[in-house]
Formats: sequence, structure tokens, C-alpha cells
Amino acid sequence: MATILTPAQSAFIEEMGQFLGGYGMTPMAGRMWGWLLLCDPPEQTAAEIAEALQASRGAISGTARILASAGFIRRTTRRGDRREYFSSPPEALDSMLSNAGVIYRRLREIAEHGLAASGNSASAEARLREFHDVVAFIEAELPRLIDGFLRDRAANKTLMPVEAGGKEPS
Amino acid sequence: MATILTPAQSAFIEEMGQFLGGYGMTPMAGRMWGWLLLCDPPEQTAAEIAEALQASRGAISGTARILASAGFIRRTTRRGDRREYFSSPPEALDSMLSNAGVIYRRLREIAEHGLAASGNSASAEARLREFHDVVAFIEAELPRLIDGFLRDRAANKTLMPVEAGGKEPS
DNA sequence: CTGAACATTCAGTATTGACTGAAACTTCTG
DNA sequence: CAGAAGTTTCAGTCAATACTGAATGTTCAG
Repeated sequence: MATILTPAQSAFIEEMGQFLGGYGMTPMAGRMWGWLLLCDPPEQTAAEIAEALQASRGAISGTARILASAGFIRRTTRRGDRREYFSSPPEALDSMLSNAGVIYRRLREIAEHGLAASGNSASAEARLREFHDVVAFIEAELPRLIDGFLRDRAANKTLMPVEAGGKEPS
Repeated sequence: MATILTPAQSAFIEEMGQFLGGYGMTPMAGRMWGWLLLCDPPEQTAAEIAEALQASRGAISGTARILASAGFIRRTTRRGDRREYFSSPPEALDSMLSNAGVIYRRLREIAEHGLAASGNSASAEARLREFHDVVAFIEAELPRLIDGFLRDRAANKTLMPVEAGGKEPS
């Protein structure tokens, strides 16, 4: 019953937890995503995840909601099976990247508020203007960059359709 | 003595605090950077900052160290003045952007650890491979994007050297 | 309808970590 | 050297919040 993770697997999961935990999400969200990238089979029940991460069912439930609404995981059900299955779909990466875009958008908005508040100081206005312009540039160019990559990747897949969701014969 | 901030200024500072606070730095770091973008004159003593932000001197001291080591603020001193002056130099923006690069680097490293830990499952390896490749792509392209912007900006400045640190006649 | 198998909710707990403020330290002036 | 002005350190406080686990809600089989 005890899902035994190798030290390398635990380390990866913990790193993912610390990383996402450090950037606004909870550590559990990072661990769960990490586990769903690593696990086999790719679709896991809440019970399996809870056991692998040594976490309570409540934590899994709440975290799953956050991750699903952010587009990081997919929830699926099966006929004649009351359980729900979680997995990390390829689109998760798109979600992650577009999420990065949201960050720059927010920062640009804040910069605009700052600009609006800098009315009677030319030097403050200059500083905030530059801040705003840099952020706005990244905000505008990042999607272009990502789209280019996604298009390339899609093209490659069409040319050489490598079996992706596959199982190994062992 | 009470530095009176307009509501718009307070709002901007608080937004900056929440933003940076939400992404790994402390709220105070965000507020302090926000204030140094807004303030006039651009160089401020620790005492002035503490008063504007209604914070303790200890908090300013610690936060200043973090921000300075991250390249977000500049510390200067003046002959015959024991105080230290803080300001937000133009390079702060470069630091911010290269900081974003560090994030992708860290994530790519984590992805590599995951790949190494995915040994005996082909499907896990495929998921982690894709994760890694997306992150590595962004990591590689982001600096290019930024450099392009900085080069453009530098070129523009050379052509039309607008007075940037200026004071207005009122 | 009843009970079993899951999933979700939420009050409580524990931990983390940001900030305060007083004491210690440094540096400059007279 | 004495003292003033300023800065840094650090132990303690307080608030935020991630997680637990028991109770509640939901869905389906018999």
C-alpha cells in the first residue's frame, strides 16, 4: 500500500513544492503538480495522490480545485467509477506560460497607477514612465515568443508524430 | 513632519507591496521600491522612507539590504553627511528583468531533476521532457528579448537625449 | 429507500515569517 | 576623547495561512 518514492522523486516533488510555494501558490500545489508529472499511470485518484504526498484528503481536494481552475491539471471521470482522476495534460504548460503573461499585465497596470499618481514631479514621472515602458514591452512581446514556440512545436509534431501518451513494453 | 501621501500614491505603494510580496519578496520591499519610484527628491534617507511608509527603522534597514543586493536600489553617501541615501536607479529595471530570467533557470533545473527521476516510465519521461523543453526555450529566449529592448532604448536615447533626471521649473 | 464509497467543507492547529523596537555598534564632529 | 547622529542587529510579537481531520454533502448500486 505504501507508495514508495525514490529519493530523486521525493526531491523533485519537494522542489516543485518550494518553487510554486514561493511564487504565490501553495507548496501542496507544487507537490501535486510535480507528482502528476512523475506518476505512472498518468491519471491518479485523490486517494493515490494523498498517499504519495502523505497529505490529507482535504488538502488534495482544495489543491485540486486551485490547480484545475488555473488550468494546471485535468479532472476526468469514468463510467461506473465514482472516483475522479487527476492528470497533468500538455495544456498545463500553456497555462503556466500564459500565467506568466498575467504577471506582466498586472505589473503594467500598477505602473500606470504609479504614473497617474506622479503628477507633480517630473523626475518621478520619468522614473515611472521607464518602469512602465519596460514592463509593457515584455507584456507585449512575451505572447509572441510563446506563440512562436507553440507553433514550432505543433509543426514538428505533425511532421514526426512520436507516440506521446504511450506505455512501454518493459 | 508627517509626509502626506495622496490616496493614489498610497494605493500605488500598497499595490507594489502586495505584488512583490506575492512573488517571493516581502511586502515592505515592494513598498520601498514603489516609494523610491514615486518620491521627490529621488534620493531619500532611511528616516524619510520609514516615515513615508510608516515602518520601523529596522524594517527599512533589512529591506534596503535585500533590495540593494538584488540590484533594485542604489545606496549613496555624501561628504559631511552621516546619512545614507537610497534611490531607484534605471538599472533597477534591468535587475528586475534578469531576475525573471533566474526564475526560469531554476525551473529548468528542477525539470531536469524530474527527468532524471522519471527513469522507468516512458510516459512520465515524455511529460517531463515537454515541461523541460518549454521552460528551457523561454529561459533561452527571454534574455534575447530583453537585450533587444535595451539596445533599442539605448539607441533612442543616443538619438534624442531627453533630460531624464530633470527637475521641473514648476 | 438504504447504505457504501467518494468528495468537499470548515473549524482548529501549527508553522512560518514579516515587522517592531530596544540595545549594540559605527562613524563623524567638536 | 566624549558625545551625538545614524545604522544594524536580533529577540519577541503578531498576523497570515497551509494543512489536518472530523463532519457533512453527494452519487450511485442494490
